[in-house]
Amino acid sequence: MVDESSPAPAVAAKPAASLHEGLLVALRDFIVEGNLADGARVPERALCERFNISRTPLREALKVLAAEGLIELLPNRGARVRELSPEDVRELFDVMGGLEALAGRLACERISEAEFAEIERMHHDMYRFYLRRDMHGYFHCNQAIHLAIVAAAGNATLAATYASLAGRIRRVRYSANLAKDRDRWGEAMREHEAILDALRRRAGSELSDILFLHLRNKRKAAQASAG
Amino acid sequence: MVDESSPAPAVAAKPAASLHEGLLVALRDFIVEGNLADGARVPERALCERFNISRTPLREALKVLAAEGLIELLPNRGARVRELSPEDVRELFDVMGGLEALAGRLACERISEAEFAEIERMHHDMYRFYLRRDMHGYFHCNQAIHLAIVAAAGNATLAATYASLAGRIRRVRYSANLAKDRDRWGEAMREHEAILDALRRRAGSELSDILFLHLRNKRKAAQASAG
DNA sequence: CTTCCAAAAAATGAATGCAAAATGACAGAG
DNA sequence: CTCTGTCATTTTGCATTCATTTTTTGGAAG
Repeated sequence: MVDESSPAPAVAAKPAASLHEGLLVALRDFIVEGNLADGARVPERALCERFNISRTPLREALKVLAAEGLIELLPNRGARVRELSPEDVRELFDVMGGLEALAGRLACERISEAEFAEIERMHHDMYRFYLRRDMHGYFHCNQAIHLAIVAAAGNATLAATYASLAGRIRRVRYSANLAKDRDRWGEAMREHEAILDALRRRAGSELSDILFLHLRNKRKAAQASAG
Repeated sequence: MVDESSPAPAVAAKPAASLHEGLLVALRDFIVEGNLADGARVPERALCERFNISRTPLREALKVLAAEGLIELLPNRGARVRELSPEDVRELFDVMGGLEALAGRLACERISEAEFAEIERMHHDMYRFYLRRDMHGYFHCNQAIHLAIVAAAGNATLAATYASLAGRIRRVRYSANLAKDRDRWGEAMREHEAILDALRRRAGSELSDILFLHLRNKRKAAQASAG
């Protein structure tokens, strides 16, 4: 009879996935990856066959996904893939900006030199992609940097919240593609320079502002290209 | 046969609660209000009788509550009320601080004079409670102000995220009671003066800093009194 | 008296069955 | 030809049932 409160390492990661958790992940990916159209009904029966399970665990997973905001449950009318209105997208971008601003602030408080060096390295990689006009590589690097800042904040609750919102907005990510807006690309690169500079100086409040505005500008670019 | 996409007012509020949503709210309150001890097992069977439902809807609600972070699901070992470690509390306070910082920033962008006047009024009320040393009234007013700022941000996603975290931390709220720390009380009051001042000047970035630090100080006070 | 093992008892996770509501089709009236 | 009211089919929501795992209890050995 071991005491459970002290040795519990604050739910480290996901060592042992319960059977139904696998289904949840699979279903989440299935929806996030766009296998279902926006606003489409989520066919219970078809998904049961698709994943070889009965309706009970599927419906449980659906409830969780609804709580996460990925789908919406209409009483007696089943589940629908949640459509993101332009207003929703605006809200999501702002909240992600707020969370990144927080992450930057916290990261300044506790980031190690090694972690910073790693982010700096990624930044230089990204700059090379920028010079080469390699959009794909740039995009990948960009995301890695933002994620690294969130990770450097050392706050699992923040990371989880951030990940949840990121999942919700992923379906609309295409519109954030700035391939057609070369000016924005250069601006974003300059903003990232400022981010790295503030992080180097551990200027939390300043970095917080920069990150929020960075996301704001990203949102504006996305809105301009999409709307 | 009306078209559902255009006239849908973005899920107005909660006009008709689906049957099982009522259960979810009831169960959430039941747990948040502390009817179950920290870390205690959630007795499925007992709750079924308590709410007069079968296990299926209860388990669905449990899954949602687990996604919200209120309880945790151990594979084949049922649900437990999630214990908040000091680390969890630290994280939650910081994330709430980040969200309030964001709320303040957004509020500065879009708050109306009427909304500001309302917050100002609440602030003066709170000051009166402070002068009278009316802890209960002060506390109530304080919370209303913070909620009003979040509301003034005009971001439903932010409000929902904030509410979710607030629910998770509510069980540990007692420790934030600053009754024994008169110095902190005065400091908090001064911080609120600064909050109102920055909001009046629509100084978003500044208000953002103040709000985050306000929550930080609140956390420190809570930690000092609790630990 | 303590410790360890085994079997019973309980609880969890998942599947199936059933009643109610919604969706769609079809026929008749205007 | 269009609109409307009724009926059959599908689907949802919940209860019940079944299999597997865990927990507890009882007893025997050390």
